[in-house]
Amino acid sequence: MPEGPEIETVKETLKRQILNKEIKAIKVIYEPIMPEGKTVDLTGEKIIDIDRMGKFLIFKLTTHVLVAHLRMEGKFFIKENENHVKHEHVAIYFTDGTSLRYYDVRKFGRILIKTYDNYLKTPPLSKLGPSPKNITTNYLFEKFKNKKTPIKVALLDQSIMTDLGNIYVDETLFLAKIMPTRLANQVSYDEVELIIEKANQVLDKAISLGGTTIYSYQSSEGVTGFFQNELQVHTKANSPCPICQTKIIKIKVGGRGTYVCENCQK
DNA sequence: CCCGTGCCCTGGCGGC
DNA sequence: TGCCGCCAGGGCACGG
Repeated sequence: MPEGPEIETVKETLKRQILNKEIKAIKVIYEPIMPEGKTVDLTGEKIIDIDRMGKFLIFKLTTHVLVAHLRMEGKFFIKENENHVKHEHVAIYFTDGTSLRYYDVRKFGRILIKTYDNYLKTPPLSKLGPSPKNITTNYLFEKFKNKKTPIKVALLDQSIMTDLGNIYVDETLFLAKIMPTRLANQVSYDEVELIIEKANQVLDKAISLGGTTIYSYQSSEGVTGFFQNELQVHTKANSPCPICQTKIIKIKVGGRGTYVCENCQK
């Protein structure tokens, strides 16, 4: 489940791989992933740059902009042959014979075709809040002040703040010693400040490690996927808390699996 | 507007 | 060994 750091890693990897390549053809195997892929002609366009906003990857082409979201399991990888494997839903062929493949077992990801004029003004990018790097305590505290949802749900809301997903939000709240179930409007100004500090700490560390989950692939056959490590609480049900040794428990918050130390987090 | 629920999908896993 | 049902969850549509 790629979150901000994984997308950052994917972005950097793809930049090394496909910058300046020219599109020769696009094959869309499963249309809902790339609804306009068969109608908008992208042949002849080059990959000028690749950006990231929150969990979205942004491919800047000559005249169009591709806005991609991997959702839970989507992966991009480069191939040097024409072979097609199961779960590959989009193939973008370049004039040099290589191709960029979109692979997604659950078919939840999306690749939207936009223009430079509209890509920032239209959903989904128009709805994104600031990143943890650029956010202020004042802004976030004001957003939370009127929210009656659990703090975890508010932190997952990408229109308030980007980058945190289900894994890193659990890690952030553990480090900030805040219970995920507490209502957002019950979180103090100082705690909001702490949340921002810890979110950046978690995200920066993850990025420095190539993502807490590491994106990697081989040039021909593909996907080796994401690896997990470094987690303090997420997925650690029944393990001792690294701080106090109390058993980590798993609960549901906002319908999502949530890992907490009931002793450390208040 | 705000909030909660269900949907999109498939594969993996637990239970029997 | 096989089958069934549940779970995983980011973002969005929809309804109260």
